[in-house]
Amino acid sequence: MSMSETIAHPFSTATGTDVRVRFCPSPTGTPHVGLIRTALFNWAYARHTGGTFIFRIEDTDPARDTEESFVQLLDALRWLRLDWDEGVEVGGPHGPYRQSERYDIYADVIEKLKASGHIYESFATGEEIEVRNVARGRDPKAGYDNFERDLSDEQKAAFRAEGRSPALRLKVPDTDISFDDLVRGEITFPAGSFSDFVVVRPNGHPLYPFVNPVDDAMMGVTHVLRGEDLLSSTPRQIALYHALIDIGLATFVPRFGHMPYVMGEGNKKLSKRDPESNLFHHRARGFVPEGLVNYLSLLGWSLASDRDVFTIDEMIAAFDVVDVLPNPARFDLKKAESLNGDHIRLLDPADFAARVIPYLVAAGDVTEPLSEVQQAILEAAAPLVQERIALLGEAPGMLGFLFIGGDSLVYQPDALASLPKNSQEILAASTAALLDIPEAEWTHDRVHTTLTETLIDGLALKPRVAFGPLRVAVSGRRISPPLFESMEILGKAESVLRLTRLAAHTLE
RNA sequence: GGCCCCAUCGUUUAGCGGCCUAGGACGGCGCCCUUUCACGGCGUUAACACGGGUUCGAAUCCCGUUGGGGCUACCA
Repeated sequence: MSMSETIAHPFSTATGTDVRVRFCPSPTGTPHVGLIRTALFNWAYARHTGGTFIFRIEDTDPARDTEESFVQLLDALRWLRLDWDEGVEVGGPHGPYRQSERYDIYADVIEKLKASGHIYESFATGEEIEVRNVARGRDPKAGYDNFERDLSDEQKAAFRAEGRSPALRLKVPDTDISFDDLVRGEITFPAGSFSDFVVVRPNGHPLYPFVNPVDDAMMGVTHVLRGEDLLSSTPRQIALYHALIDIGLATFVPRFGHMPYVMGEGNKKLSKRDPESNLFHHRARGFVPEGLVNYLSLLGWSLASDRDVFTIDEMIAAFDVVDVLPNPARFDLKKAESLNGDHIRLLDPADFAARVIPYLVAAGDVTEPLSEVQQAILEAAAPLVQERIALLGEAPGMLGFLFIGGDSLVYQPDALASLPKNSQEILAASTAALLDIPEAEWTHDRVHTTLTETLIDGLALKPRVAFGPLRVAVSGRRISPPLFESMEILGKAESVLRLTRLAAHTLE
């Protein structure tokens, strides 16, 4: 664009508390991790600069938008603790924040743009445009060629007489349009590579390329940080902004920053149909918000060259959009889970125990509210698994045996298969030895010492062989929390009962 | 077809002209710790897509090629 146009239509210069960013999803389907990453970067930039984070809903597609999806979006941001300063549910000076409630505003803007000559009536259908392109020797898909810019009143009347009603198109400048993308640098779209586009349907329904910039303008958005898929529509949006500035509805064009895609397997964008794209799938499996946010932030950004695990506050302190990488990143579940495990380890033990409860409930191990006994078991056992799991969803499998009576314990097939030939001997010797421990001295240390003396020293067994059957007897599994600690939690009577039960079971 | 974007180990990322015989993390592999599985510790594996420039010097700057991806809707 020319220098004079740049001066007439300046870009935002906001850098500090005057920064205003927004997250404006359309409520279709379940929140996608890529979408949430975009929300996170917007939020982090607002918090870093001390600016404002706006949460707007773009529900102008009645065919696809659902209230359920809207509720999920709220749920998603709240779960991840991405709070917003203005927007749905909290209000603000530029409301309403659902586009479906802003049609009066759009109608007003449309009238002004019409009056100023920035938008005009277009009667051509898609097929007619293609035919026209073919006739002129252009590619059929070359797009609209702006030929109705100067339709006479007579021509318009003739179309109306045919029963046609016009869409409204924005007149885009016949110049190159450039902008300095925050993550990609200078980008120029040559004149002619974008054409006059429809902003309002013949039925009066305003479209996304129109309402999105209009709302951004009216809400004073200074930085548009969004997905790379919108990069190509940026010149059209800037053209609209120029029109809005011309009619006094805006004073600046926002800066743009286009986030790279989040990829799935192969070289494809992570599909909405892939469960890994579903934020709530990860929550259900036991990601903690701290872990998932940390991982998501690593998709296109990094805190330091030698640190991957960090808190949200550390991210806020360091985050700047200009440091975001332009190349797409693959969602790597393994890495995400590892990081989640790190964050689980960072949790205060009581906090961890509390977070495990919903997963125990979901697995049917306990029901809320927990009994005093269950609460006590949880508090004693939680630290045992906090050190060894990556997902909260692994907890029920590790802890379930503690919440049931030994008589209803189910032995896993692979656990039974692992039993050595001399299991009976081991179980009998252990039972006898444990029976000798006074009730009051039943601690994991005491149990450990007693069993070591009996089995390792007494029967000359390898620990691996000696303790395997006991683990199966106590937990029903080959893998469990530490054995002696588990027996301490279970108590003497219950532990002994489980040993004799397995002995009886394997005798059959 | 046109326009736009992207390109460092398998993955993610450090690198913003000399500190790079390219660093971290996840994954893989091996060892140690150990009552199982983990956790933790140690070690190891493995990358600058290619070709031209610019420069005393390029992973870093420029151009091209190749390979990916996106847009090209009266969806958002």
